[in-house]
Amino acid sequence: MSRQTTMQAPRGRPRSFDIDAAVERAMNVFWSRGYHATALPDLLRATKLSRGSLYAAFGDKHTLFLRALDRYIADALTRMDDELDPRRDPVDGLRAYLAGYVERACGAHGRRGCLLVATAMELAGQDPEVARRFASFFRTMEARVADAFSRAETAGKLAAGVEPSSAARILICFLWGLRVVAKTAPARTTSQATADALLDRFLK
Amino acid sequence: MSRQTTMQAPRGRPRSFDIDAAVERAMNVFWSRGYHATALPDLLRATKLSRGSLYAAFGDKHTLFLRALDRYIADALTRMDDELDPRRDPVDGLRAYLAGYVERACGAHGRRGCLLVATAMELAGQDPEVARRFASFFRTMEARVADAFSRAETAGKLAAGVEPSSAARILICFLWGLRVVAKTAPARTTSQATADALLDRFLK
DNA sequence: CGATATATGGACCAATCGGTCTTGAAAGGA
DNA sequence: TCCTTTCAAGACCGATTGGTCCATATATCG
Repeated sequence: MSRQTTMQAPRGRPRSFDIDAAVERAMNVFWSRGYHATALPDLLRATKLSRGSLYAAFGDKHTLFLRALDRYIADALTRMDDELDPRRDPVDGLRAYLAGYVERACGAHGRRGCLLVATAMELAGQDPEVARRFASFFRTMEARVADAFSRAETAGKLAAGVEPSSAARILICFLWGLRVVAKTAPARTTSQATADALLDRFLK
Repeated sequence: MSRQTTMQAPRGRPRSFDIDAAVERAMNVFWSRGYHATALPDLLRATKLSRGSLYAAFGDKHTLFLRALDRYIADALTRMDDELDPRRDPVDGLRAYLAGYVERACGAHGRRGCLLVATAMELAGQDPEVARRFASFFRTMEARVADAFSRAETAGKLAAGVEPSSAARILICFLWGLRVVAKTAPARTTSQATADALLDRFLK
């Protein structure tokens, strides 16, 4: 049901740059520098667009930022869907999910931080569009992780007294916290061991 | 060994405003809005100082910010020293410490966020002064919490297989994460129950 | 070939940024 | 009283902000 089929081909010169690629480049700038610290020239340099083209394509800085944020969130959801896929073993899935966070919490990756956490801290208090997206992602993440724990429970792999939804909330706080701690670029082995130790508290 | 005793009284009109109070007011602005989003007029309004006085007293915006951040950190250290005081029961201390974070992670307090986390995400990557302070606070926090767990262990209150330093790292990540999740202003009861559930995983 | 649409690059805009400086009043000590 | 210092208020600075507009070139259509 693509619009291409019902719409005439446009009459003039067709768009010659890739919008998604531009959003991704913009995302990387916001990711490294934050919203307020990113100036228009930074975005123009990164997207290789002229001022006119950028404003024609995205309207304004804030809208472009929202699109970049949505892209970041979509990527995170994709990873989550893959790692916590119901068809996978839930414990393996949780291990893989944690490993991803550990990887992103070390060295240069860690120092760069997390666009979602940074945005939540910088803008969520003042910007309802951002707050909505953050809250929504948070709820989704909680639901998926809780589901994984739930499946682990029915598989008899949870330690005594562990409630899936509670364990999910704990794990999620821990993961957000990893993103914060990552700013000090801790050793991978340390983060990995810490994550393992937490998960082991929940498992048989 | 105060300098007052050796120095002459200054000759001119004495300073008529309270520097510490000004730092605290500035801290509150930075806390609510973040570094880049805080403009000079915001600081002037909050501190009730003139431009001239503010620059005479603090030099520039960045220096004032660092003083505000140091004030925030000092307050956090004071709370920590009180709650995790070695003369207290370590488990009571940890419970009190967690309760403080839970309190600050709900409703309006939560929405406001944490100046330290926000600063770490916004500036630590680019600003070595900020990175230093964050890393230092992080290490201190880890040491104090690990010490509390260690005392709990010698008191025979730790569950089997729990290592104090590992538990401390887990708890700290969890607490930083609480500060992030707080942006969605979750219900106090939920946060409290989650924190309790985590702690209970470590205790007999 | 026109007509249409999109691109670039840069001029241009008002507003605001962080920061300096001046002025004149006020408050202390000598 | 005079000297020194600090104060508030605001003019002023160059640089930069996000955003608009225009001239021109180019690509694809009927």
